[in-house]
Amino acid sequence: MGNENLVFEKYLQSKGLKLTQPRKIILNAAFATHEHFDVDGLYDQIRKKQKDVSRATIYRTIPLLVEAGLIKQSLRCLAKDHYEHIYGHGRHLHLICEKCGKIIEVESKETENILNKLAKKHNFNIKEFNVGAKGICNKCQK
Amino acid sequence: MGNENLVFEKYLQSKGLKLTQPRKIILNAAFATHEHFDVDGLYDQIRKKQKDVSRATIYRTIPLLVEAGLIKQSLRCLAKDHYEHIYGHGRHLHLICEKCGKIIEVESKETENILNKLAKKHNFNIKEFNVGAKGICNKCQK
DNA sequence: TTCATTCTGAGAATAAATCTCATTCTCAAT
DNA sequence: ATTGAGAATGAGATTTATTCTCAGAATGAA
Repeated sequence: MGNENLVFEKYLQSKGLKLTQPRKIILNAAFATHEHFDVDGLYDQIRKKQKDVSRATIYRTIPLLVEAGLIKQSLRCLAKDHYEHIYGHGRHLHLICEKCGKIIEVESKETENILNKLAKKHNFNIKEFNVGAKGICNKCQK
Repeated sequence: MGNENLVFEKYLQSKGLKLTQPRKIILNAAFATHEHFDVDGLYDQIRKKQKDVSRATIYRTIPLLVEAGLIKQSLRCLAKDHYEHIYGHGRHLHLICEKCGKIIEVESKETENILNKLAKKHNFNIKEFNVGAKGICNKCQK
């Protein structure tokens, strides 16, 4: 376990908000898996542990986690919103299989550098990268 | 006007489908603007011209246009799905302003090459690129 | 024309995300 | 410890984009 809790608390303090019990639970659930997650996934995971947090609170907490720089919204690949944590993880890009939904994560400093270069040219202040491709994965090609 | 009509007709024929009046209207609306568009945008645009096509038909036709390689879904940046046409346009990546919603389109062969290289390494068959970044544009920084 | 198939519009249905509001919690000041 | 003001929560209603259903209309080959 990293120190996401600390980061989150700091962020909340800076906004005059509180690190409450439900928010802690949601934060931990979000960081419990190293996969991508969605609201329903968090909800189920929390309920399995006999904790009790409403969907509404999850929906309300996610933007805070994004703002705090702890998670980001993933490339859209399905109907509902998906997120991944970015705190303590190198940036990566995604190859998303259209058949089985599998997400392959790949490191690529190069892409990031290019985007940074282009952004500078347009005087654009990048907050978040979104790089990836959809297609058919190894297995599903057969 | 390019020959999107022809491309679409060929695609439909290959699937045993027909290039009907509503489908023509939707195709033309999609290619009438060089901006990104969404379902409601198309619907309004079509109604302004006294034509009559239902939302349901637009929703049904869009996947066909995607399959035909004429349009693609854009990087998610808002609540609803957005599309852009790709037929007759070079690939580009997007810098999306989180404040004003402006989309800056940038050419970058480099990024494409890198993604192709990485995909090959993973034996992944790329169908569609999605490259971009969110942040704050030039104007909104002030 | 006939027949099988495909299309369409209208509105119902679904599902994710947001909002409302009454209640509960939190914490600094007393 | 108590209080009070503001923040947070849960439950369910609401909104909004998208998909589905179905009866009728269009299409095109035989």
